[in-house]
Amino acid sequence: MKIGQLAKSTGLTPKTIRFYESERLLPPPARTYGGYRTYGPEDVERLDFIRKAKRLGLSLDEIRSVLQLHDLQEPTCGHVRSLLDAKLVQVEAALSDLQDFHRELSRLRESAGDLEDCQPSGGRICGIIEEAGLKVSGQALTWIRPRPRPASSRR
Amino acid sequence: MKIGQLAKSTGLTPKTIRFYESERLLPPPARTYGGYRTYGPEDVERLDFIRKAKRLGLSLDEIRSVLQLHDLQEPTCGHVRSLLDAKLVQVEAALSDLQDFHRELSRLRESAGDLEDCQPSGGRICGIIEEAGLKVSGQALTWIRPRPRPASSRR
DNA sequence: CTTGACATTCCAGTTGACTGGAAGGTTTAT
DNA sequence: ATAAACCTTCCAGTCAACTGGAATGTCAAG
Repeated sequence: MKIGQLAKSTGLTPKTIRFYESERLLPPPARTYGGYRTYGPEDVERLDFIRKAKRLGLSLDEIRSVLQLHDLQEPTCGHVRSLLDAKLVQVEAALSDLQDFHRELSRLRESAGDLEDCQPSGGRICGIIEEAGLKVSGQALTWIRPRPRPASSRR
Repeated sequence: MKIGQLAKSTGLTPKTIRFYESERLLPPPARTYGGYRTYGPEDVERLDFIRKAKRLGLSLDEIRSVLQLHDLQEPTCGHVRSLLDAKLVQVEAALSDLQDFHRELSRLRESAGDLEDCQPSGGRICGIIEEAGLKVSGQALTWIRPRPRPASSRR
């Protein structure tokens, strides 16, 4: 199987597969005489594993650590459990930060009223912002915005 | 006031202040004969405004749009309100995604049990991950991890 | 033999908000 | 006169996970 076929079987692109290889998530594959990469069904499995792990919120670094264990024929489940535990802690922290922030933001929005405009008074720029006594910093939550990578078209 | 003093007054670094100027969040300041930037108290105010707006989760782009309005002596409150409304929508969406993901992840972690290790069986890499039937994709939530910028030391 | 689909490598760019560092100029104190 | 502390500009790098594109090579069909 060549890289295009593998891409189709896994829903990735050839680019991504080469990238994963360069990141040592896939072992360097055998090559045809002409230099083309060739893959077997175990590579489909490995890429499916990677996709599933990504859906669990694991980073490529974390996924690599699991795969490396696997490649040494070590059991991976203990490690995976601890990764998931850490992930849960992170999600819970993010959730509670986000909830606090949401509360503050709603409160602020409410106190800002619904008037269409207000006077640009004195030297200040915007009273809504200048008088916002936020306890929680949405600063730390800047990462909310970009709404990650739209993943583009899935070809 | 030179840039180092302004930095101390606002809790930013000179680097950041120059960066904000290059991003047109600050107007080009007057210079001393030797070429040093000089600032007045209105610049402290402007930077404080920027910091507060950032705490509300506004991006530099969004903050710039507010400042531009202000610089034209237009009222900013209407615009700020709509930015905050949009921010609220984003926060609510993120919150609900994160809640869904948290539910799924907890369920999975629970079903994975507490055994310290398991056999590396057959060709698979990790049953916990391979059998996870996630509906929600933590994929889209990859941005949870980095726990933004630790902000380093505040000098 | 040519065309087209596929493959290769390598380099650069994306996003956002900075930070690091080099090479040099200015000011103030001793 | 000189050192330290500050300032200047400019370019490059950080993080993550890719994606775009150029220049070139291989392979199967007609």
